[in-house]
Amino acid sequence: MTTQSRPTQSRSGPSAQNITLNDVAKEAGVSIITVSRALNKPELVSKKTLARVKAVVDELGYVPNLLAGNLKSNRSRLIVMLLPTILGSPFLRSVQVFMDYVTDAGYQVMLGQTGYDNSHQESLLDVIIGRRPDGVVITGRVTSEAARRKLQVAGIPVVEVWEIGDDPVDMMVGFSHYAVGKAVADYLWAKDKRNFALAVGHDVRGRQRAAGFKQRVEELHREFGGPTPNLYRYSVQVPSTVGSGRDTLAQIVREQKEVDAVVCSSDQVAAGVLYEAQARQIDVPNQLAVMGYGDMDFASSTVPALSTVKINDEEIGLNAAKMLIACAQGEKITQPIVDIGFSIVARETV
Amino acid sequence: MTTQSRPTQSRSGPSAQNITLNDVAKEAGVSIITVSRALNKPELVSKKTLARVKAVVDELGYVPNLLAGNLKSNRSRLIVMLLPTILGSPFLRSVQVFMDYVTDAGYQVMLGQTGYDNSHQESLLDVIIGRRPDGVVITGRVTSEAARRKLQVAGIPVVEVWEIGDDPVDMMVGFSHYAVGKAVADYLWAKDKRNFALAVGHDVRGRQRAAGFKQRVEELHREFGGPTPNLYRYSVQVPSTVGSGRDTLAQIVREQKEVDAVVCSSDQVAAGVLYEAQARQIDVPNQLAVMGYGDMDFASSTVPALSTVKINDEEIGLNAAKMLIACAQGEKITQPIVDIGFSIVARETV
DNA sequence: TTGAAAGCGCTAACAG
DNA sequence: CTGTTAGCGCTTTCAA
Repeated sequence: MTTQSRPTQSRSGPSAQNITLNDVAKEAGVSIITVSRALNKPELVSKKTLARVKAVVDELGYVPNLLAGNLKSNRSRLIVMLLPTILGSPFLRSVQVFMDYVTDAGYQVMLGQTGYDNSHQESLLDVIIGRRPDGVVITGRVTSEAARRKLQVAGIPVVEVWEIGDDPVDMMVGFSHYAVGKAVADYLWAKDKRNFALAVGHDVRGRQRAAGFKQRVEELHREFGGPTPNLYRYSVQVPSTVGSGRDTLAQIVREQKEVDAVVCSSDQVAAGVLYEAQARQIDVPNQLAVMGYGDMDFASSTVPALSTVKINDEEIGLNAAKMLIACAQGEKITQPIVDIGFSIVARETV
Repeated sequence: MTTQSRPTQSRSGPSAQNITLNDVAKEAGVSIITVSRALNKPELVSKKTLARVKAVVDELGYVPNLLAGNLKSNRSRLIVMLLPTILGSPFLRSVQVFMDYVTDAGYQVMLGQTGYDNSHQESLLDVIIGRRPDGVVITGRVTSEAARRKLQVAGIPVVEVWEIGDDPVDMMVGFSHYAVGKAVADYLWAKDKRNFALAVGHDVRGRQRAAGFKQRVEELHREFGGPTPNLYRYSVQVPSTVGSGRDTLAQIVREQKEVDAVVCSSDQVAAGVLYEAQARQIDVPNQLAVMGYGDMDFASSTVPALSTVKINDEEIGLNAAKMLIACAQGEKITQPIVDIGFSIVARETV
């Protein structure tokens, strides 16, 4: 037998009988609607009653059941956000801004993970729609036709973020990943790079950027001539890691590929390439240029400082939040597709 | 006037009249309870009826309103997770594991941000409790007495994670940050380090680790004698960044402090210290040892590889999830306080 | 195997 | 200023 001065067993689940408006009303000697009013429209209640009700509310620790109110009003003050994954997600800066905004507006955020292959997107949808959220943000596109229909039938405002296209389910905030790829190609070409290694992530967006890059390199070569550019592809996992960056450069060296620029699927991967270069005493940028993607907070702190692509991710979060809240409040959105663009940040690795 | 082949205006909020059980029942020519049963307890319904109901459900695109069901059953299948912030959060690995587990168990996760100073904790609580979640995970401790009471009165299972103590609101999974500080001190002392710079985060846990470190260094000095060890404190923001690591080492050098080890509040900060050392050609670990905290995925990839403190953060997420789901299903938790411990990972920077 | 009735906790609409 | 009535969409209870 052991001596314990502390509880060895938790309260098990909902124990305390839930306190309802009724309980408060009885205790305060008024009707329930009066209590409701005291809480929601205190100006309609006499000072005296108000005081008594509030006292009882505090005493009993009454907290209104929002489920009931939501059921009645058919507004849940809930917004759902769908992400591929939480861990290692490059979307967190936009998530942060989004959450701050909608929370300030009095909404709560439910999170769902779809997987990078969107495999869970549809199965999540029923349970999401079932909660009657006032809005849904989906990172990436809604892929299946069934899912599109469900969302449209439900009449829930939807914003698809981080990509852009001309066929949104409802609204859309993002940018063209294809254009990013092309811009990076232009940038590296201008720096006289001709032999590229592409670390490509296993996700739609990464592949779009890679496609844009390839396309543009071919165009440039057709236009300006010179020896045929090289373009080697290396796959990296998503969410991407520093480790995969090191592995990629190690592989490039091992295969003795002629490469003068590594184009990375993320700043993490780029950081890994830089570490591997450092370990192998490869001079960046003179021997090898390294291009990141995302302009993460550490990108300006690496040695040498990382050249990368800056996405206005905070704008994504902010726009999506504003659109959704506006919809929830019955306003019309006149501009349902927003392209927030991107820019090349030239630092020291190119 | 412009020509537009695409919509220039979004669907504005809840438009489609919500389809209810009633609609389905009418269409299928049965009572609503039969539809309800067909959906939830199909074994109680004849094959023929079942088929017809399912057909109508599909045709109408009916999605059950969980709000209503939850109201009746008083179970929301909702779990709330409170975090200081999303962006730069060192807790994401445990969040990921947690979400995977509870999602598999059929629950959804609502996210709330409390701020590192817990300033939003209490204000969030009403709206959280109002939704009658089946469980709440709180990163860190519940600070205010009022908040503790509210949670306890509500009878919602609560797990406080990432710290450990003997007075949980309900349940607790974490480890002693004080012990981490002491262990790090032991480790560095054994490596003959005596002049320490501590990069301390502005959060409770960081301060606890710093306190443990200081305490242990004093003990060791008392025990083994020798010249008085130096211990300089530098503040870094939370969530911490690589940049603040660079700044910290820059400041140490600028102030010409005799320092042979930098103890960082996170691996991010440590990475920054490494970059600054690289930029200044300071030899790590011979001139300067660098100790991280967190064993982030990149810690093994830095050059030189980062020595750090590994937290079993996935265990935190998993334990919290299991406890909460067990509670939600009415099981008793016999071990409400779980210490998941930590370990020192010796790599190359010390 | 199916259905009718009651009610979860709250608020809107209409009295008093 | 306060109260009564009805009903949100569903499930539980009891009955057929």
